[in-house]
Amino acid sequence: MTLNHTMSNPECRRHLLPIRDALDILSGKWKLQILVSLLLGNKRFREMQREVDGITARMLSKELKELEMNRLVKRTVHDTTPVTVEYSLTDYGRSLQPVLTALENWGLEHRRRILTEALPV
Amino acid sequence: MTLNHTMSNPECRRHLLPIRDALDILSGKWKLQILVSLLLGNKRFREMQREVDGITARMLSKELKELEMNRLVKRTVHDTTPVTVEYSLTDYGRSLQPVLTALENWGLEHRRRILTEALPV
DNA sequence: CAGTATCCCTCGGGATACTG
DNA sequence: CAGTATCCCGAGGGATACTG
Repeated sequence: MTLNHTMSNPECRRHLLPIRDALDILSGKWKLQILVSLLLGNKRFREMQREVDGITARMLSKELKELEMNRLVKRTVHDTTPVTVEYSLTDYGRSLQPVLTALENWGLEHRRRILTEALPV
Repeated sequence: MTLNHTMSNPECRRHLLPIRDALDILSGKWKLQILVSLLLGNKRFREMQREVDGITARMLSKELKELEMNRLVKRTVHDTTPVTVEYSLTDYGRSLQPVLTALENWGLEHRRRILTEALPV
């Protein structure tokens, strides 16, 4: 997605590349919401659009397509009339959960820190 | 930094906000490189500019300022002539390491997966 | 050395209208 | 319902020149 600018130190690069890979997969304004929404259960397109507040059909479609390409999300077409489409997380998608939890915990700690530090001496 | 769009489900929001907080701190094109570079040791401004390949003084300055505001990086002015400025990670900055490691591990796994999947049947 | 000030451009994403 | 096609805008970031 985003281009990986090289660092002069090759040791750094070995660490940076996979971190970038991971972050790129969460990149974009809506991917996180979509993943979290799907963590709570399978959803249909319109259903997601209602749940992910403010997203347009265009963006939902684009982001889902990227997530599908990365094998995090599975798209299933049900042969009803009119067709309904169901989106679900793959096992691989669920494997992101620990990463999200690590981010969440750090974020919570950070928020606490900011609040504490703002208090009067 | 980026605006947190609310999700209709308040349960989701509680998880999302801290994750966004964490990701926002790593946001921007260069922050990750800068942090990794500082993980390897304290650096002066020009030294960092040489190490973080391709960054301009403008961007290095901006990103360091943000990192400093978030208490991840400490700026120390040494009273030499001309002045030299030393940047270092705070303990708090170092507390990001487990998060980065979680991202790195997932990224490595992902890369392996992509390669495997591309092989002929 | 350690930055700031200007100008410029790309591109992610919004709004809206349309389709099978 | 489940999307696609167009048009458009602003913020993030590059290049370059300048300063204490």
